[in-house]
Amino acid sequence: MQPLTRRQREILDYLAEFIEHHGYSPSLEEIGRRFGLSSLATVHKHLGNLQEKGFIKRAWNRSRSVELVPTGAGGRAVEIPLQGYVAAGDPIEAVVSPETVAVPDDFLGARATYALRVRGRSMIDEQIRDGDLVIVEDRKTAENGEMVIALLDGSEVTLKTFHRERGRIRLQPANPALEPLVVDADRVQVQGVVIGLMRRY
Amino acid sequence: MQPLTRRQREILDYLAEFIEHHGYSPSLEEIGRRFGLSSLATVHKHLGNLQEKGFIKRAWNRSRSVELVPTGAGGRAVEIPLQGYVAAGDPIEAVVSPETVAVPDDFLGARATYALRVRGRSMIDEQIRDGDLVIVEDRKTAENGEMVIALLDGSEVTLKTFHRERGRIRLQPANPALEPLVVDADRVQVQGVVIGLMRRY
DNA sequence: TGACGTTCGCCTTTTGTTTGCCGTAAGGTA
DNA sequence: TACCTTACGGCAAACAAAAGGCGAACGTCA
Repeated sequence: MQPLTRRQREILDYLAEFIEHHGYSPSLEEIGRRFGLSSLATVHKHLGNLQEKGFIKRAWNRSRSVELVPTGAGGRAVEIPLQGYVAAGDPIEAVVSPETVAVPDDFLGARATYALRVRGRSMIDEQIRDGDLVIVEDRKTAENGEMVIALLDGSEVTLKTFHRERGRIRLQPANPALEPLVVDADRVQVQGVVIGLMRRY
Repeated sequence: MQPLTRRQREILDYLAEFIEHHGYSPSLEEIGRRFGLSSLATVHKHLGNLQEKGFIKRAWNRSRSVELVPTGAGGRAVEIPLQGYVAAGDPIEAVVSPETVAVPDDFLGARATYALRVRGRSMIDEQIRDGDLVIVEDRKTAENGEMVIALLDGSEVTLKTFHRERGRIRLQPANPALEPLVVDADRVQVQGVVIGLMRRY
């Protein structure tokens, strides 16, 4: 892990103490007040640096979402819910009895995460096969090229790669037999972004 | 687990205390009363947020069905060594500084296990792509159809599927551009069998 | 039917993000 | 030595999005 500056160390220590104390992280304003900083931008920059150096995690634009990254030893796993099956073109099929699967905790981002089991061969060209488990981070927006769980017209759920093009959205299936789907942005709602994949033989 | 805001923490604490006390969870109205909230919609939203962050579970439209998700717990993960890179046709390239990767412990079998990072597109037809991590169980024998790390003539290490055929062994690459390799059994030594795969996006 | 949970607008407050701009210190280089 | 570049620490204001809140209508289940 990268070395910290004095200021960064101070702020990190304060974060640790605050979270220990309250059970939730301080707001930027609270941090700034503690250190006599009048501008939140300063605090923001500090947190950015701490994050870049790997000491904290943050969810974007979320209140009090600072999380300390456990230093040193790893070796933790987290149980995340297995929400059901996903097959291109069909709605997600929810699992009745909420199962969970274990994933290494460094797999996760800062937001809510769940797993879906892939059914069918629709993503075969992205090297995703029937039975694979995709790890999905619950997000409403995506970057170009990311693989998303997308809700189309409020009804149909698909697993495709996401591309924003001149105000429209292209959903690219990973199977040459299937056509890309280009639709107006307001017909597509991103439900989550695939951040990982696990397979057993 | 996701960080909470102050209000969310307060409500979660109240839930915990109430359930501890009564053996069942409070109604929305009771929660609202406790916090001086006049609208149940507010309470409902809070519970939704807590659920999204993974702290509680609820049955849909059921009275007093809030359930606390055991905090912290979670399964265990195991650190296994990342031995290096493997690319069909090349020897395993040992990593200089012994890294490790975390995998959920139920991924593992009873034997020694390690990870290799896949280099190249040689296994593309088995839906294994460049950069993937394969989890390998250290074994000297394999069943037909299993994917193995095989040592050929004591020098060359490859990742292929294993087939025993009339006293000879066929090593089948998963790329149509590559020829299968059929050799006498004594020229092939199985080093391990692939039991899992992990990928990050 | 009554007790509860759910959903829908709509609003306010809290909180994080972004964009400039400034000063200082450290390191490289002409 | 003078000069340039880069990283850190800081300020202010405009902005955008969660979080928190309200009331009312609507479902659902025992």
